[in-house]
Amino acid sequence: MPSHKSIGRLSLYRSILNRLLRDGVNSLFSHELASLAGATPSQVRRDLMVTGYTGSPVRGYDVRDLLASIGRFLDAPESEGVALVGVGNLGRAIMAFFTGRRPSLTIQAAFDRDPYKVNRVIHGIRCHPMEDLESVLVREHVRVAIITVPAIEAQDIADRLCRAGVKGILNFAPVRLRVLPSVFVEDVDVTMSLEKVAYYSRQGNRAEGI
Amino acid sequence: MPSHKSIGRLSLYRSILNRLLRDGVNSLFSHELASLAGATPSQVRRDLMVTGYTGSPVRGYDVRDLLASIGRFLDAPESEGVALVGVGNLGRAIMAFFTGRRPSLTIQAAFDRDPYKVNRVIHGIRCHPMEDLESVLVREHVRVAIITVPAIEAQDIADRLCRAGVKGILNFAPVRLRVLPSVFVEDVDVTMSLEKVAYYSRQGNRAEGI
DNA sequence: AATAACACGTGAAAAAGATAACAGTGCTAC
DNA sequence: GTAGCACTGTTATCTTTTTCACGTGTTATT
Ligand SMILES: NC(=O)c1ccc[n+]([C@@H]2O[C@H](COP(=O)([O-])OP(=O)(O)OC[C@H]3O[C@@H](n4cnc5c(N)ncnc54)[C@H](O)[C@@H]3O)[C@@H](O)[C@H]2O)c1
Ligand SMILES: NC(=O)c1ccc[n+]([C@@H]2O[C@H](COP(=O)([O-])OP(=O)(O)OC[C@H]3O[C@@H](n4cnc5c(N)ncnc54)[C@H](O)[C@@H]3O)[C@@H](O)[C@H]2O)c1
Repeated sequence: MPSHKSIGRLSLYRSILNRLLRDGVNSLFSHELASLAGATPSQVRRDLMVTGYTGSPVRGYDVRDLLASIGRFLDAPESEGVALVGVGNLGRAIMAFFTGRRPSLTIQAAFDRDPYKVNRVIHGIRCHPMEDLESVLVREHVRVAIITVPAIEAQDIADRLCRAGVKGILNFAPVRLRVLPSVFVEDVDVTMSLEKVAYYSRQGNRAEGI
Repeated sequence: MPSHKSIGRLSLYRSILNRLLRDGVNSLFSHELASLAGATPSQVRRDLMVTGYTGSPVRGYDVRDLLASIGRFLDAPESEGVALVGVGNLGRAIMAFFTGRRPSLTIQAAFDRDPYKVNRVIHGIRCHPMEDLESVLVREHVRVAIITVPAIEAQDIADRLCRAGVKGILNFAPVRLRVLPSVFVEDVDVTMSLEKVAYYSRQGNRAEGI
């Protein structure tokens, strides 16, 4: 049972390793990955333990094998669909960002209540009307959703998503969602992050870990 | 010296308190704030300790006073300007989001290298050419910046920002920036967050704290 | 008036997380 | 061939963060 931070770092390692692989790097040591990730070598080794992959003291970690191992650990057995609710400024930016990126995690359907957006295809993703939310999610077995609607609407949307079987929500609206304990919610609060940056920019303090 | 998490929660409390104030709530108890923030009452009380504000066991916390106290603790003495580099999909969404929001922390200048964006005013914010970066930042005493350029460009931008006197960076590009220890960097990694959600959605695990 | 109830602030205990330490291993170089 | 080296996996230690628990003061109630 690895910690939440550890899971986050594994995802970070993967993105670093993917870039290294594109650059022709075939193997590396824990201290090299640590340096790229802003972590310590021990931390890297400890994180990688949970994936079951074991490197060689001589050659270090094989980038390809390690990527595969992280993938087996982090990803669903088969590729997973994600729904996004709220095709506004932020929602569209995220849709643009994720198109043709990670094959194992793709935004499969978008939803909005604005009739000007409904039934359009935006960044390759079909925008459905809100009344189709439950049916589309159930039909496509969507278990992960992104909320980018205004804060006031977010709780209602979360309730509907949960009723439709969603088990994980990435929430950009600045409210804490109330959901069943079996549903995982991760909040991305940009205002909070910016205020934190402003605070520490004044304290002359070092950046925090990952 | 409060923890990083604690600073984040103070910002969250503030946003909750602001909303409560608009709804006509004048005072509350630690357990009420805790419940809204997804924290425990002890944690709330402990976090608030650092601001120096002390509530009454009878009436709880006065929302207005508490807001003022958090503000004194978190905010700069006078309102602070923020720069944003990379007026793309995400950059524009963030610019739209922050216009007319927090008076103490406003995006004052944007920068992009695309000539179609330069010298336009977007969401009320002037987009400057990259060659003016240093001069504008120094002139306007900007100490906090947001990076929303492609990953490959982010390190260069960070270097220039630091040279121009920036002390805190909110970084949306999926790379770890190398900066002097005196500069604070906060990363927002959407891919990582989404992968985390996907992972825990499969584990039937409870959401993490804040 | 005495007492129960309640929430605050805060020191102490517990839990979580990060770092350091160390034994084991295979290569290199004498 | 074997001493030295550089790395791994993993356990042990240390640090940070969260939770508990209790003394205090105030109001309501008997
Ligand atoms: N834009 C940003 O950079 C940014 C940053 C941080 C947080 N956020 C948060 O993300 C959310 C969206 O921000 P935005 O800037 O994209 O806002 P926006 O107004 O541009 O977009 C909101 C979208 O949600 C749709 N919507 C509203 N209510 C709905 C409902 N009940 N059902 C379905 N769709 C609905 C609207 O039609 C619109 O398309 C907000 O909660 C905001 O606070 C945005
Ligand atoms: N869009 C999202 O939802 C999203 C989510 C997470 C992370 N990100 C990250 O945010 C960054 C921006 O994403 P985006 O979707 O807005 O990309 P984008 O391509 O839409 O925007 C990038 C902008 O940066 C400008 N730019 C590029 N190089 C520059 C330079 N050297 N100097 C100044 N300006 C420069 C471009 O002209 C463009 O306007 C990327 O690093 C991306 O990985 C985006």
